[in-house]
Amino acid sequence: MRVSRFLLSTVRETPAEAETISHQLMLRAGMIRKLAAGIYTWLPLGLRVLRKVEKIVREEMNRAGAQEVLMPAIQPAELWQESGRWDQYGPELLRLTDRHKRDFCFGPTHEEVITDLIRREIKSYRQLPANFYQIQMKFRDEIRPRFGVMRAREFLMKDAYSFHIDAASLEETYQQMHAAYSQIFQRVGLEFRPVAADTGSIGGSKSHEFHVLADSGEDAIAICSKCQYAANVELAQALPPMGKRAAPGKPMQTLDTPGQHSIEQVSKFLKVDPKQTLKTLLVKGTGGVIALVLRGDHELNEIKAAKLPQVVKPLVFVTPGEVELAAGCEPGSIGPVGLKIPVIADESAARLADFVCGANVSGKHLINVNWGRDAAEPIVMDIRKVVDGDPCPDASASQCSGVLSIRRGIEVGHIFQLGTKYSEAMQATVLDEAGQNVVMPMGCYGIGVSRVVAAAIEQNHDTNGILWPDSIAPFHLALVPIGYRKSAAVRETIDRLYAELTQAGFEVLLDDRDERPGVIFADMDLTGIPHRLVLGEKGLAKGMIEYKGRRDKQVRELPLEKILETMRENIKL
RNA sequence: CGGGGUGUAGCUCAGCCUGGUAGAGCACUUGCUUCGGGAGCAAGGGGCCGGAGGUUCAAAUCCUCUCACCCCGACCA
Repeated sequence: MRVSRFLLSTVRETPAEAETISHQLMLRAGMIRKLAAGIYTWLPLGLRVLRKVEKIVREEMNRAGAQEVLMPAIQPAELWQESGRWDQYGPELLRLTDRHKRDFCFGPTHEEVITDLIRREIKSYRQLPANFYQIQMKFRDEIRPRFGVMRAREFLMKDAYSFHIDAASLEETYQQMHAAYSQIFQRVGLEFRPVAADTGSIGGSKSHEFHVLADSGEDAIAICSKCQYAANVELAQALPPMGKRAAPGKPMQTLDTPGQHSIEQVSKFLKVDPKQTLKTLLVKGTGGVIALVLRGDHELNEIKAAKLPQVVKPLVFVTPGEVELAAGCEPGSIGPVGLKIPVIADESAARLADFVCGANVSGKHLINVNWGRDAAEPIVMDIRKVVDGDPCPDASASQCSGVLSIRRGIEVGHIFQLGTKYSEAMQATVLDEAGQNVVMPMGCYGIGVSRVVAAAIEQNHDTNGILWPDSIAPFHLALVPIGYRKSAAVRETIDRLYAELTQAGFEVLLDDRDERPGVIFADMDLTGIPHRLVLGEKGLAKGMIEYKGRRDKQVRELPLEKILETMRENIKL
């Protein structure tokens, strides 16, 4: 491709609307343009990258035995009413009405459509298992689209749905998809982790997210320093502390702590380590208000708490007025001593002795408090978020001695074992060996294709621009002539090189613009083309051409006649 | 949906407080010079100052309403 015939719409200044690096660089490099909030046009340069990601995904899905289909983007309301999601889904579902006043939605996902298709087409266990996928634009009316295509409303997604005769078959396909996803992200060239995840609103039993590790990621994940354990912080188990609770030492005492509410304030005021304090949170329970008690330096994991049978879901904190009623004080002074409501303590909190907590009197705290002696023994559960340095909870046979660190991740893939949630509601059944109707267990597997592009940039950039992995670069190679319009010798040589390299299967961008070299270099760096050849008259006279990898610091001089050979060594097609 | 902010040239922004002929840099067009890391000079083109009402002799500027976009929060496959 010649730049003179290619829409290379680079921008020197950083657009004000872009906050994250990937969003800024995608706009500056001329990959995308915004049409409306969360809705983007892919320009030629960006589309080349998107198509490459798509190609890798398609190849690996095919290799894993999945069959490609293409379902409608617009779906009739009836199907969603049948699964019950027409009412459940809420405003994120873009609803439409046609000229006959029939209700439709723009599909945010396709469980209903595929289940409807399969219940009509598949009738025998002999046709199972079967896995169908598509790569298609989805629309979810996000409350707050942001970060460009990272969290867009319209986005390209690969979604796959598998159907089975039993749970064992589902597990098998699930593992295949797990492997295929790992292969996909490896081929794209990203640092990623499969992460045990909460199944959330989509339902089902088992689920893994695939995260690209990047500091700008929106999700917190806990990963082990030694083993492959990785879990969403919402799900990561906090192991109970080692050893037994120490025996009570000193007698309990009440101290005035005027105006000291937060753990930070109280621990500073009383000169104690936050680890030696308790924080008490009051939430709505199924039978009235419940106290959740954590160690001062820990945070409540709301997902874990909401799963407790005593707690109403979703988790609701009580109002200051209700705190007053239940504890007899302001929210900053609650403690478990003398509370007449059920107390659920985190394992770490339950292990403390001689600790500090609120006195249930505004402006007062207790010191040297002990469970059993001063406060009733609590119900003990794991309700906190894991923190840096917690021991790895890996449950596998070999005891892992690693510690967890909290990293940020960008969710680029998610696989679920759905079970029979949709097939049951929509009566998707087949006949088994015995001629009995069986509801098919299902799996579903998503990859945010457009998000992968943004995630790749988050992980691969420098001050000059993007650093594409070879696998998804828009072009393999930039050919930069110095003085293309001035020097016939340079022009003829570079044109010949362009033809040869293109012939050899490389995707080459020849910058034949009448621009100053500085402009060309800046653009080639910004767009992130991984390999660059520069030819000027001086080099040509010596029969030499300059080569530089986008990540290299130094330029290398190569003999002209060795170019093809060297590029073949450097660039994997 | 709550809180905060911004809408002026293709882009980044100044002008608004204190009303009086709409600006800069970059980009674009033309010419000359320049030509190995975002050139210089000169001459140009380009605006319903987001939209609608109002106040005023006069509104980008003041007032009211509205729309869009951005940030924080809640929410989230």
